[in-house]
Amino acid sequence: MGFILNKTNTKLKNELFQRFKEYDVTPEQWAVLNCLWEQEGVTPKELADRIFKDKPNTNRILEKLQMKELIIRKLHPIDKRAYQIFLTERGWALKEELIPKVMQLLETAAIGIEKEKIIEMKKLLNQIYDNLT
Amino acid sequence: MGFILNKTNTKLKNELFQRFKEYDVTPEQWAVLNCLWEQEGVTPKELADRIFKDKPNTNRILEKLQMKELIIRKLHPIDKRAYQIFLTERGWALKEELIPKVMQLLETAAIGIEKEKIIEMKKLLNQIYDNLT
DNA sequence: ATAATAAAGTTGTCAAGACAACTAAAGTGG
DNA sequence: CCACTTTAGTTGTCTTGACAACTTTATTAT
Repeated sequence: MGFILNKTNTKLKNELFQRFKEYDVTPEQWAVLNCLWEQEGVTPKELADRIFKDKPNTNRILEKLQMKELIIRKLHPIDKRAYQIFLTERGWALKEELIPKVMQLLETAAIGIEKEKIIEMKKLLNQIYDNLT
Repeated sequence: MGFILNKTNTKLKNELFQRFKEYDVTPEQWAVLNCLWEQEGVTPKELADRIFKDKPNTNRILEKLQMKELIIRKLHPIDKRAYQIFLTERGWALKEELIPKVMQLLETAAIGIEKEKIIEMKKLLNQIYDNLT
């Protein structure tokens, strides 16, 4: 079970990586961008919680996004420890490019599978996640 | 979808890592051991195919297993390029210890989920994998 | 108000995954 | 038989994930 899960996850992630290659964005970086497209100005800590990664990892992903000038950090107006993350113009521009790529991949992945099955599987995966918490 | 898949996979792998900690074995190292418990004497290349990883990764996992003296490499009797991997006594001994740990974890993960659902999910995951090939 | 505690972010380490480049041996063709 | 190609294994680089340790700032309790 865990084996198949890992196998499929790795494959899917890698496929996404390939399709994002021309934009120089990794799946993990995309996950962060995805959060920011929904809401800018959140802190790294907040982002870490949303993408289910720890602070060091999130931090390093943010570093890379910053190097690529897709995001900028601004000092938090109240909390001097914290930052607020904002998208640059290029960061916003990627939205229109990357989202279709993801959709396309998910469609390919789901060929021959009914929609309800996918929804069912998501539920199961979430339940497994919760069982492990 | 990919997000939930990744989230759950990471969690499961990490839980397994925790439970294996006292034996100093990682989930990936376990995957290799698992293959070897079924059949000894295979080559690194063969192992790589079975665990769905590439040669460099498999090689490095084997290095670590060798350092821990769980496996040994023997020169292949025919092909001078290749090796055959065998388990040491300690490698065999781990089988009885690790497998119950895995079973226990999978049971925990599957709490409140019918068996057929799990089987169904495995099928779907495999189908998704094949769709991406 | 000050001391203790908690939280945000940073840095370092180790294991892993993908990929490119390499060596050496095996197989294949002319 | 010899050149070409393929294959097994190795090494190096980059990104990620988990974890521990640390600094700086907030919060809390006394």
